[in-house]
Amino acid sequence: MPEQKPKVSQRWTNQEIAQLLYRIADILEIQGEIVFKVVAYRRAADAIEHLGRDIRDIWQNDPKNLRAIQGVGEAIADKIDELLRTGELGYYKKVAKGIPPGIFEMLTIPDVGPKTVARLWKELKITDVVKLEKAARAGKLRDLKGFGARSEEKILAGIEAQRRKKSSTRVTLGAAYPFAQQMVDALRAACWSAIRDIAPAGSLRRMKPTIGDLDILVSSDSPQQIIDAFVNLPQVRDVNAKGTTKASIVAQNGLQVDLRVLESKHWGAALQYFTGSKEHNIDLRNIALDQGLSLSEWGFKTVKGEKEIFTPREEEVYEKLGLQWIPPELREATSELEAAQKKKLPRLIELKDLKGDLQSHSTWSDGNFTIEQMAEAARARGLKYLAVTDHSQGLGIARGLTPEKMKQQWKEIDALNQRWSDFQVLKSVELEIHADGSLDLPDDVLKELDLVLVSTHSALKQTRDKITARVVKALQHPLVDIFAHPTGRLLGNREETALDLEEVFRVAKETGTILEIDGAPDRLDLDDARVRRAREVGVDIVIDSDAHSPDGFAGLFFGVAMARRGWLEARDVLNTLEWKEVRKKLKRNRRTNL
DNA sequence: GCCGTTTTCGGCCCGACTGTTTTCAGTCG
Repeated sequence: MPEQKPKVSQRWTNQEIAQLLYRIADILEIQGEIVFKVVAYRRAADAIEHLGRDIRDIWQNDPKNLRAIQGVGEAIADKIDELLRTGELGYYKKVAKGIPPGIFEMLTIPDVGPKTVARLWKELKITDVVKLEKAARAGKLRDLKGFGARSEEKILAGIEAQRRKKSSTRVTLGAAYPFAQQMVDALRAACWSAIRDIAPAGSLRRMKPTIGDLDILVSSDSPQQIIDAFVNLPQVRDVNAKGTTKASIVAQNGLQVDLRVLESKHWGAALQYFTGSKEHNIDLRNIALDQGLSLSEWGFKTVKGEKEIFTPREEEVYEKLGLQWIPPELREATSELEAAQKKKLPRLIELKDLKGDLQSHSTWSDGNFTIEQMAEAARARGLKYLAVTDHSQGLGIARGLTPEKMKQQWKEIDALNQRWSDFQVLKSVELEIHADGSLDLPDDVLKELDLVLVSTHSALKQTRDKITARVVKALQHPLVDIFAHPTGRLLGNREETALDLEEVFRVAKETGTILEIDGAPDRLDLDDARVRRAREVGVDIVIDSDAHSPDGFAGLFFGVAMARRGWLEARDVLNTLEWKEVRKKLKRNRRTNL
């Protein structure tokens, strides 16, 4: 959580501004401000968090420009303006004054909300989690009106749950997706005759890069049988809750899995509801209300007549409201409902559209399989070309290749390419961009390659100006074709670099450099918002697996998921084309000089 | 605090669950 930053010169990132607005919302809520004001701050924070571009590019020294952001009006725009101009926010200082800092952690305890926190603080002088735990154990909370022994137990359990949650982090989509499939298969095997429909919902179905917990939905006429089978699956470590229509468990791998069982007639509305996102659902319910319908997870009701309308299929929920069915990946309340109203949703790219993969690694650098093994695996997946992009010499840790080694590798590739008429291995490299923006191999080597990827693996803590200048310099090089995993993030392990992506998009467009969606499960880089922005700017995009083994080609599936979340169609992605078509589009083949 | 082919004022998503209520507030998803 951001304490206000001391120095005026310090930049506030989108994320930090969003955190500050969330923090203000919490404070206002504790102070008993009207909920709509609180919600307004949260909406603005959410919009800024998912903007996909630096808020400064929108701001440009004029608070009025900020109002283009959905949920940001005059008052919040002025506050952001003050923050960006001066580095401080007087309003925050004012409202935060006298609020004990431990209060905010108390809010994160399940079942402890702003009203409870305010009363604990005002009436019992409890201002942090440690004091709260002590008071609950001592049985002091029951002195409060409306609190009993059960409330104390609940709070203690909440503190415990919060500690557990803290020690476990979110799981990557790449890990959660196969696990979800495994759970679905196991449950189906355990009670196949009782299950009508079964599907994972929630953020997994929306293909978010990381997953907090897993929601599984089942339709059945015998819910108890499903619940019983579920809590007894071998994957289950602990059972949190078990009722007649839902159960919650913690799996052996630490992931929480919630199961809900319902009747078939509710399937469509329930699947829609539990897929989310929350914001998408709120917008959808507003559209329903405009049409005199009230929508819930059970189906529609007419607002006046109380007539119920069931939607056994999810498509019917959207159809009923005059909307196109919206692919789950788009359900993030980023204008998909307007597009669905106008029947102008994109025809999203699919895995089968990809004809080749432009980043992979072999035993020549840090891969574990030979070029031959990797090529055969790619071919078996239906691909027609594969770029071998072993690291260049500067990345010693990955056994990077010298020019001499590369020439040996090319002989191997030439020999392999004799083998197939329907498949081609491309000579390439994942080339280090040095800290000063110079490249790790000489031009005469780069010229011999089919294509060149560049990326950064060192000096990732450079300042925004420095790393941006470094990358821009590399992108301007006429023999650089693709900028791989642009932000350098490793999910759960390493934050993005400070790179100015808006500038990178601009230069990429100008120079004809392609940007990559790296589908490796711990990268997923670019992410959805950036992908969408890159296409808006008109930058060419490829989806690569960054595979280091045959299994690694699964990265293409997750890369496609990011592209879908970024609204891309097949025609927006270069490697949906045959290699000879891709080749024509590479900057090295468009220019005659050099 | 935001927002508007019904509004510059008067609205702002819906339902379930829990614990403590004798009719409901708070929290969550």
